Amino acid sequence: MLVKAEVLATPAEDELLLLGLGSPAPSPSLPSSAEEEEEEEEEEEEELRAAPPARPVEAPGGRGLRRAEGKRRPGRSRGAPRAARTAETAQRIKRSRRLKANNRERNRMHNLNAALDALRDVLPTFPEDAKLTKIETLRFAHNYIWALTETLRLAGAARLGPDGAAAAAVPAEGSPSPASSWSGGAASPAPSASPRLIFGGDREPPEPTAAKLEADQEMRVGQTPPWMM
DNA sequence: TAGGCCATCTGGTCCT
DNA sequence: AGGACCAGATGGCCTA
Repeated sequence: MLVKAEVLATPAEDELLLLGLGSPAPSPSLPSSAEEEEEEEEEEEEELRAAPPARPVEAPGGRGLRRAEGKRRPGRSRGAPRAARTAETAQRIKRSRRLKANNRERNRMHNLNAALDALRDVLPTFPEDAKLTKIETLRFAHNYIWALTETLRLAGAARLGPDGAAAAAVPAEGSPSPASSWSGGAASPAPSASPRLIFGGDREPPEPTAAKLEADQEMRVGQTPPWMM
């Protein structure tokens, strides 16, 4: 949804680029990576086929005789020597695997970004269409969850009276806030830096929901919480 | 123009 | 062996 169009280079484009640069013998038809791999496997097979002695085709005349005992297939003599060709083939296979890995990595990152977009969708922002950066999204989500949790806890405590006997369903006082686990052990989110810090950046916060007001209250101290770093 | 953010490539490591 | 995951490097785009 929010994935930038220009970033979505197709594998074919990718290979076009890379084949042009990396491959010693760029194919004119620009195969997909699967096709390219197939082609490489074919090439490997061809290498193997070339290995056994050539068919002793007897050609008329003396020159034919010579070819009959010859070690080399006539049409195959062009091009690089065998060792070089083998190295080239290895290179091409390596290259092909790299391209496939690149594709997978790209897809993986796209999935990650899609998940991040989904997360953005459920986070309140102001203005509505403001796009949080990745780090802002993660920090805000973390804080938002923590604030909602606290809200639930306080609401539960209020409903149950001072002894608060039944806060079982919600985190008990002193239970690690999301922040503490997030930050790798730092104590609960520090009471308030400026509200915008909740969003991990210099953007204005969204509308002050109950949860956010809660969070603001918790964050009322003058230092930047470690989990914001 | 410097700095922030991002997408992509790449090689290494771990897992199945 | 092949795929997933990760972190570093690189280059493009955008904004103050």
